[in-house]
Amino acid sequence: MAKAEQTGSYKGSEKLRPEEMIYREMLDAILDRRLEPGMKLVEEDLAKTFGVSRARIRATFLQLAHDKLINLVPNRGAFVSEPTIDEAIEVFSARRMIEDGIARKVATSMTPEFAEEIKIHLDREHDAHDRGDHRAAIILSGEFHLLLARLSGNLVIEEFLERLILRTSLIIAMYGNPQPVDCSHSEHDRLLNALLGGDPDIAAAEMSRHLDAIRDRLQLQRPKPAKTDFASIFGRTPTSEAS
Amino acid sequence: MAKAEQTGSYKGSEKLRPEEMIYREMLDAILDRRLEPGMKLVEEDLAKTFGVSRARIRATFLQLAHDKLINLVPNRGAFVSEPTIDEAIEVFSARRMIEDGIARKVATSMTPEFAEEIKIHLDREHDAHDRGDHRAAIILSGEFHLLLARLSGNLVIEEFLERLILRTSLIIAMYGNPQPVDCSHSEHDRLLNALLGGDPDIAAAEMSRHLDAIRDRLQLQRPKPAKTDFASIFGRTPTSEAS
DNA sequence: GTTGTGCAAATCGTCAACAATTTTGTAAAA
DNA sequence: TTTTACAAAATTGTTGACGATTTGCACAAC
Repeated sequence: MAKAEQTGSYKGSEKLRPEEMIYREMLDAILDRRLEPGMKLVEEDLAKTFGVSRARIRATFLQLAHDKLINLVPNRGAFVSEPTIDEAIEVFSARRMIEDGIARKVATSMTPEFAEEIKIHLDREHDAHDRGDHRAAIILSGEFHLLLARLSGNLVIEEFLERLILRTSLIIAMYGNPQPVDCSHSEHDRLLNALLGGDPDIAAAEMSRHLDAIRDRLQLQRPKPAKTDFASIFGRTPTSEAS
Repeated sequence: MAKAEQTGSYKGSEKLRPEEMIYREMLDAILDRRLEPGMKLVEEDLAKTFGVSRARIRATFLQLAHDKLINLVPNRGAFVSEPTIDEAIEVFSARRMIEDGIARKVATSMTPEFAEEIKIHLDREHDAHDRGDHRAAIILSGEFHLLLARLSGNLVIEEFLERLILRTSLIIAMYGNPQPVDCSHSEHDRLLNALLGGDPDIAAAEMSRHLDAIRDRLQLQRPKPAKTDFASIFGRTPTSEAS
């Protein structure tokens, strides 16, 4: 999920370079499904759209591909990722593995300052929900998890989780309900209580439950055929025999 | 750590594209310290060395930078990463978080086939150690952890750990003992026993102990000035005051 | 009507040259 | 001697063009 707003980071004060800008624009477009999964991304078209040369688009593609938001096929081009159900399940499994650990750390190292910071964030989540701003609610919901990662005090984990949350956003955009049910803000309340309790096992269990709940709200049963899925139609996996 | 040998993957059979080749060559050079931490990487020099154009070097730089093996400074160039002590500690902390989970999963889902695969790998480790092949021993030691990640059945985690192991290799190259003490193969034996035991808590504890042991064998106290570290020489942090 | 072939268009991969920036070197001024 | 200003060299950033590969379409053959 993209940042809700530029929170006065070092990038905001300086002149923001077009490189970062293009990445973010494409990111938003993918997560908004203005660029649908599977869609071809032609270098020259994007170059003209953003008023830059193909080289820069190409560099941006490398970033997006590294974050698994697009697929780069040699001599074919770039395509918006279509995460499979198995991939989606793996992402949630990975997140549980990571975020269980985060919850454990935060629960054991909780301070009044941390608690206050989390509460402020939760207020913003409730606020967005109350005024029906679903888009902001979704973004803030993702940032809640990122906040916990930051409070756990490990930048490596924080960066990795940021990427996983982006992938999660794409998965939700692909498999989620058309009208988003962002009821997770109440689950975040429960999570905060668990964290305040100080018991790492309880906190981790609550985090697992929350992530499983997000996953289970998805519609991961229907394969949702993208183009023409012969493999599922004929119940066999395609072979590569030519003759 | 680089692959010990091309294990018959799809990349080996096809013609391997120069892109991958250059990345791997530079990777090896960095981990071998033929390219020392902090060293400037001039695009044109590398382009001539590999017989390609600067554009390709540039693309490779993006990959290496994403894996935190080099630093890209705008308008200044690329420099081999110099992981700080804090960074090193964070990497090990992150690995423990991840690999505890891996150990848990592998311990609970152990099968005779998995056990056999791990044993075969350990044999190779012992073999390399017995014949004094330190380089192979180090590489295999890294691949042991990657093998467990694979057996845990989560590709997302596996890819992330692969990157963390690369960073660990750079850290060891920077802060490790000159003559490498690759005594970790016996620790891997203990780890296998714990995994065979089937108790996730014991397996995770053993993994934590192992990773802590690797970290503690490093010399993370001395900053070990890379090029000319004036800050440590003169005991003051550099200021940016011009006039 | 279907299948196979060949040409043309579109698009990616690569490169070499030019512009912008930073760094280095030199010399004049304080 | 130190500082400052300026010029030259080195290096990165960017662009446009050319060749290679893939894709789409028309047309002929069966």
